Amino acid sequence: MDKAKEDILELGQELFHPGFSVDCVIFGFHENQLKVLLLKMKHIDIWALPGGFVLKEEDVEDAATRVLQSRTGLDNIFLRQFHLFGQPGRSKHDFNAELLKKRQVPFDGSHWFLQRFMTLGFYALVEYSSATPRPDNNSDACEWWDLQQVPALMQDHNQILDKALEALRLQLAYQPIGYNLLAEKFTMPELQKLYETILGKQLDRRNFQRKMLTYDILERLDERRSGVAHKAPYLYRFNQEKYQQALQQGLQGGW
Amino acid sequence: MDKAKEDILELGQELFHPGFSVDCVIFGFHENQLKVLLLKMKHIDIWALPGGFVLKEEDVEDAATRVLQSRTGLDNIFLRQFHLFGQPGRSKHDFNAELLKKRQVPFDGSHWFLQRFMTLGFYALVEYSSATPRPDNNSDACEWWDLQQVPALMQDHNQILDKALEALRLQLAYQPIGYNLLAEKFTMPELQKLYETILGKQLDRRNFQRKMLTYDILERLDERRSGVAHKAPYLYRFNQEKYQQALQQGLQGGW
DNA sequence: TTTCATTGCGTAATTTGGACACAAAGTTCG
DNA sequence: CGAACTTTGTGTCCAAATTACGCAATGAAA
Repeated sequence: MDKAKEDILELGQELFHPGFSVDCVIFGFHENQLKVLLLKMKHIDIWALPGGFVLKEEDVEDAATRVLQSRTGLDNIFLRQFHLFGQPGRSKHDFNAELLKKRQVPFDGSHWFLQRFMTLGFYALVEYSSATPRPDNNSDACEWWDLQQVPALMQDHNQILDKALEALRLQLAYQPIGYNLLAEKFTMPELQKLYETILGKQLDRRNFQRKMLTYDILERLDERRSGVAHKAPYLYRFNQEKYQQALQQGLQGGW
Repeated sequence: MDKAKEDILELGQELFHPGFSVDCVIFGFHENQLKVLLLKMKHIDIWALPGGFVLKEEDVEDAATRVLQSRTGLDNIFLRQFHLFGQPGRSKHDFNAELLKKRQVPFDGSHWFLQRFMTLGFYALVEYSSATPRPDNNSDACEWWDLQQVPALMQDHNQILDKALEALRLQLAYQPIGYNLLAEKFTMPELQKLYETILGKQLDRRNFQRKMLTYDILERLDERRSGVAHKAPYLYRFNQEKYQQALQQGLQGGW
């Protein structure tokens, strides 16, 4: 995928599964804030979700993994599809024609990039500090944005982002979250802040700890986080085996 | 969509969004059994999920609605997409070529029907007794099957069915279910049987009633179901307003 | 050394959930 | 026609989970 932009826009017809794309909502967590990785599109200066096309013989999940890897430099990312956005009007013909013009790609009305596109939305959870944001061929910037400060995005990407957050909140209710967003070692307050940020509400410190510990997926280490201007909190890490088990079995369920 | 089969298979290239289909897992409930609506494919005598293609300027959800309407005769069906199946190997080239041959459709290697297909899975909840199963152009039978007795299906349709059931169980944990599967008036034991069937396990009669009533989405009527060989149970119906509200807000959630 | 914010640990009150008892209702059987 | 049988309506008891706090301990900063 290191072809020049023109190659891709010209050869897309032959390379990609037609009328289909993937878009990734990449979540990170830093300084008690939930972040999203966004791209600034060339020429049009609009921010957008990282996305891409699916190669003719490529698994859809692999395509999303490829996008993720190339935007963050990370492998083994937690990734989950959450919704297909398939309204006919979501990809704007005129907008894309304008873009081709600005990119000086020769085209006519039947150009593959101008046809209707559906997009499959994925959300990904990554460890903020180990990711290395990298723009792609269509963008000249790749940066983390605070969830609260995300600007108006290209096409229906704001809607996709909203739906991703909704899916993430739903996951929180029946599966553990954190292994993919936090460093290997973390404190209980850090984990709590993560939950509070995703849920958008405050939780009681003591009850949070108790509930989290009953899930039996955490290991308390003998270390503490030092250098803080108060009592040093213990460090924890996830028990990998039990964490994976909880991911599969679910945490509770209601019935 | 009342063209002859040949028309569709020959004109597909022009009519449909390329390389993309929808498949519907249509659930019904009858005689305390969860049922699925299946089609018997012509010529090959294999059962399959009802599905179809998406018209070039059609919303994906509308395409699924169209499939549902034409298989059951029903409008206003509860319908929800749950997963995109996008492995390259899922649509078998040789299998489809064989099918074209049997249908006596003239084709070469570039025929649209032979390309790779992704499919978006939907599940639907319908009231068994008001649905009228109807085969489509590709099938010579359309019947309800007990979930436990579903045979080996075409392509990856068994996998799609499994995933649909999983999605349905998940929905049960955070949203009410029943309005779409039961008649307007129903008894508490009937509702309970529905839940038990979906979950695949027995529930305590008295605790079930208490929990269900606390959701505050049911209205008890002054009528009873008569003609049964025991005490006549009360009839209930869903309070439409509160039911919709519960659908949107979720029932509990864990956090 | 005192102050201050925060952590670790704990307790009481309340709510929810699971297991079960019993009387009432309606058909069926003797 | 009444006894037997099955199932429903309602309620209780107890354990587990959830919520709302209290308080001493810790470690940097004042």
